[in-house]
Amino acid sequence: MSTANYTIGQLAKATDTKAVTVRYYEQLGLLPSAGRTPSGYRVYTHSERDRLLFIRRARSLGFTLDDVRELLGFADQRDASCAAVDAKVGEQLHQVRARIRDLVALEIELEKLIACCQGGVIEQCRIIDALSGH
Amino acid sequence: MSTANYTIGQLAKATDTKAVTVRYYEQLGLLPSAGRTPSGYRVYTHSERDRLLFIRRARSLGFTLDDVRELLGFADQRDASCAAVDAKVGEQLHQVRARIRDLVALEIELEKLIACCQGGVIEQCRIIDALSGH
DNA sequence: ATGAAGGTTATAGCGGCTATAAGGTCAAGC
DNA sequence: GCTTGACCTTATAGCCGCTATAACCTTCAT
Repeated sequence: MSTANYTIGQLAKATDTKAVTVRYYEQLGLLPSAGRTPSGYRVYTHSERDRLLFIRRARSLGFTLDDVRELLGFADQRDASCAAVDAKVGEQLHQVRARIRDLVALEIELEKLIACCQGGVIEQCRIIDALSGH
Repeated sequence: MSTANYTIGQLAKATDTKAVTVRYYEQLGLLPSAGRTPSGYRVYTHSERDRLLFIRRARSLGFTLDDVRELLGFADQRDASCAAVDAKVGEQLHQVRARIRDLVALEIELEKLIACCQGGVIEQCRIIDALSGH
């Protein structure tokens, strides 16, 4: 079980990633250098698949690859406090909320802009007006 | 009035942009090739400042530089229908809302993650657990 | 034997800037 | 006149997280 193998394509499929991305992660050191078949093909084990899944889950939560590197470091220190992990997630939540606030402000601006369109020609277009200087 | 001049730095300040960015826009053709002093410094007029302000307002509403190029094209056709402009803004609003939905989903995920932290060590950390595969 | 579907490397491109290097110009103060 | 410092010039590379391309090699089914 723990030694079952994947080719890079199978691994990619199993983790909803692309093969190029897997190689990219290896290049960045997020994944260890993969084992190779005699002909040079990369071979992966379950534990490497799990590491990749970890990376992808963290990415899907909006963490940067640098964040992911740090989280992987935490995950490897089994007896360290999880306060650092908690802080990292808290910081991420903070950033996501800030981004949401920004986008909601944007949404309101765009709604205002649309509300003032009367359907005439550019000459009288209030949207263009608004963009052109109030 | 209409021929008052700015150096690139003054223009940048007047539009909350950076000089490098102004040059970058010129390179992309969003701004016309600026006039030059005998010694080669760029010189800008009010109308170029207005064009740059238009670009910056559109950017601040989340439009891409390609979108901006298109909007500038619309703005120049004084007697065309403003339906295209309206559609463009509507599409942008649509995308902003989609992005907000995604981020709110992310926010909820992160909140769940944080809620399950008990403050122990990594070994029992449910956050790391969750990232490691449920 | 052949062709498709996979794998390998290396390199460049995306968007929207930002940073760096290596220099030229200009106004002010001495 | 000379220096200082702020500003300008060009060209080039870097940021992030991939994605695309080229040119080639391997494996497997027919």
